[in-house]
Amino acid sequence: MSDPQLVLADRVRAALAAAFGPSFADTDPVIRPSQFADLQANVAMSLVKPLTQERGEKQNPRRIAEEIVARLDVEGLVSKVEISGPGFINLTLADGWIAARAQDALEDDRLGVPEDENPEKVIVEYSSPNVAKEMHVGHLRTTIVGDAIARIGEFLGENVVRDNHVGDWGTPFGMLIEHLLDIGVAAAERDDSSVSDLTAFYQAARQKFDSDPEFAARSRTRVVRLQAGDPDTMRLWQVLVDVSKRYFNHVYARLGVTLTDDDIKGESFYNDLLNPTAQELTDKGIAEISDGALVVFPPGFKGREGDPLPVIVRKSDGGYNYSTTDLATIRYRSDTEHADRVIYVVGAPQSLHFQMAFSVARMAGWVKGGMRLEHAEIGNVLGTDGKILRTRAGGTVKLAELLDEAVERAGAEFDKLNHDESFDAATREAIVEAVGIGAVKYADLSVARDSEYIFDFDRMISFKGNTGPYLQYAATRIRSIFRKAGTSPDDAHGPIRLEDPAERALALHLLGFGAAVKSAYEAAEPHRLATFLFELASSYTSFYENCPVLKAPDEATKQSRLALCALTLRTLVTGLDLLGVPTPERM
RNA sequence: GUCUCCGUGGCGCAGUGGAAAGCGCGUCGGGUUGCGGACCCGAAGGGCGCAGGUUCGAAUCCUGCCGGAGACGCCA
Repeated sequence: MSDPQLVLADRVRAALAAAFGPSFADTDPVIRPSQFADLQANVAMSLVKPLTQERGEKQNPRRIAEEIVARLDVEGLVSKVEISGPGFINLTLADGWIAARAQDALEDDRLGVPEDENPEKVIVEYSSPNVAKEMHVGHLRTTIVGDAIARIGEFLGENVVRDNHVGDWGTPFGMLIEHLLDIGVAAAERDDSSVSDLTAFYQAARQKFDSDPEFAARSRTRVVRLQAGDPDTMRLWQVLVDVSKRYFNHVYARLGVTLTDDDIKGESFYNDLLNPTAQELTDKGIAEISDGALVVFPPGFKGREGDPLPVIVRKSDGGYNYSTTDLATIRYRSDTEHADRVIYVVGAPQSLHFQMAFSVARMAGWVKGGMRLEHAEIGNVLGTDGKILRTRAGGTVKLAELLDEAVERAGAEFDKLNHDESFDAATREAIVEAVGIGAVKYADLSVARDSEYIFDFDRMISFKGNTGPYLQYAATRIRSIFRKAGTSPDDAHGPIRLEDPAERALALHLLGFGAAVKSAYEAAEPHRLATFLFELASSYTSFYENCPVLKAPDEATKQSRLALCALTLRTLVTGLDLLGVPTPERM
């Protein structure tokens, strides 16, 4: 184990048990980084009350801290222990221990981060675009954040199932299929622009539906035939799905998102499970008829007039809706997939919907054992005016166009820079693509996923500050050192020695990688990892300024510094990869 | 109306119980032509929407209020 916080937590807990008895072995020792030392244990103050009660006389927190320190075994691990203030225990790690752990990480393919010994099966539902609709900025965040969560979970050894809950079913397909028939199936199969321009296709269908009663009637009939599985209708439906899949995959490839066709389990997948789901809710006496619809009233949810709020399982016309699908999905993930954890990476506005759906699932007994259902809420993307991001014309911003602009702007910034080499057109294009896409992704991943965030090209494509390009640059600059040294990072073995404070600070920071990854996974918050990487880059910069590598005073120092460079590089590249951000070799 | 989320230096954001609230951008003043200046050092600037409360300790928890966003049966 190389994470200082965890190692010290174990030692302090042992000291607590030794000093106050075994019942204190599970107390949280509250170990955290501090400005007064590397780490601080803040448990003494909170023990005043329980110990006073146990011992029958008023306890003093500083005295308690002394008792803990007296039993604390940190030989070789901590070089200095100090009690200050009301009872803070300040811990300074031994340089030798830090160096040894950094050395361990350097020699380890996994950078000292262990895999979970008891992997959990986690389903990450994300992206979830709609068939026959263009992907827009709203999908950007759910796709990127979800992908990062999946990658991070996988790195930690969890059994990750990616689940793209594509909107490929329901009422709109009546009008879409009828419109497809009107313009001709052949055109779609040729991937004709009349279909591949999905926004135009959808809007045309919508407009006819709203203005042409005959078309609307046909559409409704078509929905019924679709849900009944009529073969001809299914074939037409499949045409639409296929066109959309090609389009999704194109976007995913460009974004570097790991989703494939195998990860698609759209709403249609659950069609056959809707009846049994409704039936089970009825059989269990949970669902009831209200205003002609089959509904469940989960306790604690109130509507506009303070009346109970229902989850509609079956509409009064007999049709099913998205609530039914989501319930069927939970049931399936529990009974058939045996998931331990399901993370729904979906927009924050659907919060109430998920709370109610989860609640109904619990009533039905579908949430078994320790199964966790989590809505990882995604905040809206705003324009620089603070309102929902729109085009100048007021329409939704298409993802493809947004990415084009990002890459174009990245190119302009790139050309302004002072490169120490020239690039041919193809190389430049590849770098600029990585920078532009990386900038957009990192901008999204570096803020808390549930906060709304302002989409600002100028900010995200900047090469300074907490941006993707800054981190990419930090990595290429390290690579440049190895090129100049004529060696590879893989050949850097140290040994690592820590003499300069900047070396020590960098090494200590590197040891926090595992904790950052784990915390990002536990909370399903990739920005925690992003923050770690940015701080690592800052720490490296300080090292870079203070500690010459190639012109190090002696050979041993040079080897040590090359090793620190190598470990930093691998940590940055691995971390950025977990976020799905590419790192070009040069830029 | 009810519920949820949010309100942190000029701007954009971290921090969700521990000492004096951090970071980036921007501003001002220095330095540095470097192992890629896409840099470094320093300064000004907030006491965390407001008012109470809990706690040894609150930006973090609770209550109320103000302001913003969103959601609130048969769309997803």
